[in-house]
Amino acid sequence: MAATIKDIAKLAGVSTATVSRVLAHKTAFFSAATAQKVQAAAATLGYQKNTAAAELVTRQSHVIAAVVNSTKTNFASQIIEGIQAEAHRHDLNVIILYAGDADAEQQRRALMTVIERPVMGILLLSVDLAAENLTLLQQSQLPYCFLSISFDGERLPYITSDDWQVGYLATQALLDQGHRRIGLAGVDSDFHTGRLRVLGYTQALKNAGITAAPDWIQLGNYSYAAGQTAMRAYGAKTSLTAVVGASDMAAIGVMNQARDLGLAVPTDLSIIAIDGTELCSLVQPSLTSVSQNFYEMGIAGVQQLRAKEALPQKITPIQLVNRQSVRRLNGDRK
Amino acid sequence: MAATIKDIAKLAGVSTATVSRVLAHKTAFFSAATAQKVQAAAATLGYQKNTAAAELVTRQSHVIAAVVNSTKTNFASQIIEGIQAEAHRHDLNVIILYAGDADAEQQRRALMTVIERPVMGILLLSVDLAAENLTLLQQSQLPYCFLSISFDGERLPYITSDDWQVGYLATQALLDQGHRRIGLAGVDSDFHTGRLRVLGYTQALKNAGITAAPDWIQLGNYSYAAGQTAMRAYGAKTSLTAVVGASDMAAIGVMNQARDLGLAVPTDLSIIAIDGTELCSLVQPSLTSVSQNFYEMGIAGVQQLRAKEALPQKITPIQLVNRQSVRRLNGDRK
DNA sequence: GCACTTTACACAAACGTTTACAATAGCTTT
DNA sequence: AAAGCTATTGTAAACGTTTGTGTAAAGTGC
Repeated sequence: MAATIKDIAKLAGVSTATVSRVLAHKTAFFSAATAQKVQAAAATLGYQKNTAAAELVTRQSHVIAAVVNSTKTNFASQIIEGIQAEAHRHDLNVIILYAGDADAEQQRRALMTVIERPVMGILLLSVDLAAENLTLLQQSQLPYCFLSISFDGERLPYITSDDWQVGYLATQALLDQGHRRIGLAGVDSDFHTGRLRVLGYTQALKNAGITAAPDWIQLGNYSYAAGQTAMRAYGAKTSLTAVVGASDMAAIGVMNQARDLGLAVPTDLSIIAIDGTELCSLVQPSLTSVSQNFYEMGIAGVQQLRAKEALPQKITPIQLVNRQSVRRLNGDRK
Repeated sequence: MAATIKDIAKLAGVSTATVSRVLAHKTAFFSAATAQKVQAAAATLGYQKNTAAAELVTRQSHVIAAVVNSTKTNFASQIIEGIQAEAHRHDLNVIILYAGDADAEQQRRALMTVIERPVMGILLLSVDLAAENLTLLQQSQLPYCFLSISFDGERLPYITSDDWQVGYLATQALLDQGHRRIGLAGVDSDFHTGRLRVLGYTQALKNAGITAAPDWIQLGNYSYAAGQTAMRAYGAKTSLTAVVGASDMAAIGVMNQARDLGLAVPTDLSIIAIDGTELCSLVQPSLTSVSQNFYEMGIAGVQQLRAKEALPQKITPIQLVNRQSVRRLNGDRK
């Protein structure tokens, strides 16, 4: 139905080879006159290139696939904007795939969709790949890089913040404001990221001569619900004066639950969030945060894919952003 | 580098035709014995199918492209989940493309990425296509459907809520609670969607014998900032007792700005949001909303693409969800 | 006017699949 | 035992491109 270069060739009275060269702007391969004819023919036929066919013969693709896990937290869009920006600079296209939350089967489908087609590389945003799917990915021989997630033993390529620093910096910020009883809410301890944040948190406290009571750390999956649950566990008469939320969502969960328990933020309880997405400034009071540089992660991810030699890991900077959810503690409360 | 069916054919000692048939499970075309051999060969070679090549000859694709505009508001993920669910039911894959906000060039790139490749159809989520890009889309001959956006004159296929009803229902809900001075904040009047909402709003007031003062309607682009700006325009001593936010984001903008102006929600000002995404329950007080059924839009969109005969438009239901941001007005305030 | 280079184009193979058609072998019928 | 099936497999064309090689015509230098 749709016009092909064959149709153009016929209409312009040249060979398909010439058409291809003209359309690809391979100058010094054709005269201005034929270029004219070809362009005209293409225009009247409403020609649309079939890039898939072209990629088949050139054996190279210009599309980057970004695989995201369904957004329990919401930083993905910032990473994607970074990816888009850098991709555009190098004339690459970006397609995005949803891989669901923890459903290995859905992950597999997303992965297959891109592996079976020509893509130049795969970026995985905070997706914790099931073992069999990781094998799939590696078998595909395609360049790939994990973003905003880290791994312990295996030497997988990833780009993320220094999660130990994240935990440390958040905790230290609260210590600096005079807090000494500090919780950590909604963090996950099954994966490397969460474990590192806990370690950073613990170390900061230790440096200040404080030992975290076991119930100060409430585990969870970084979600809003996890934050709520954690705060419910702390209770209305908690001895804590501050809480580190494992993510923006978790911090909001903590904050809303605290309010429901009759605790005002930051008067009765200070909160600091980890991530620093736009959500932090949407809520009231706005949330002080340890902000990750998601945009740069996206950029670095694309660069990683383009690089011949993969240097396997990279750390992006973090930054404390002061907003309204942390109160300076002068004397002792309680 | 990667193994092809040719390699499998050689290893298994059969023709590529047979390999293809075995791998495609075209039963009754081969014996169990050869199937065995082929499968084994495929496994040892780590064969990955090149679907692009297959799609080239079969001239049909199993992927649906969803084009989203960068998320100023955030309902896209719900629509996408609907798309995914329905697509999965029919063995279709989904890829997502970012088309930016209002940058025609970025739109074009996103569109081209999919038009030039084999896709079975295109879903456009709330993207307001530049005229030249619409032409591009239509030239491609691909099935397409707009979601969560409507058009006036042109007969384009779209699926969305009844925007007049949305405006009407939100306003009526406030009238039912005794409000009579009601603003509309952050709505856009350049496009059909916004105009319809304004009309519904105006009609509801009119039915109650109220004429909206010109400054009750504050135009904007549905964003958080638009909500803030609107509220700033109303001012601290506004005579309004309630405001309809044009989107969840806009409503939050109104609410936070109101608080900054010293107005408590809902005590001093009631707010109702349009969209009803999860954001509504994240903020405090949670936002009463006219909720759209985004998930169903996604489902309907996929069905539309699959349908032979396109019935061009479809309306999905809406629903009032009561939360905490609307106060019942008994006597008159002011 | 010869040898040589350049310019401008066409031919045809290749990319990795699917599938219509042909071909072979073994059975069944008669 | 000839004819006709059926089951299984192979051959080769096709999808829409790109690109190496070939070649005729035109231009250049002597």
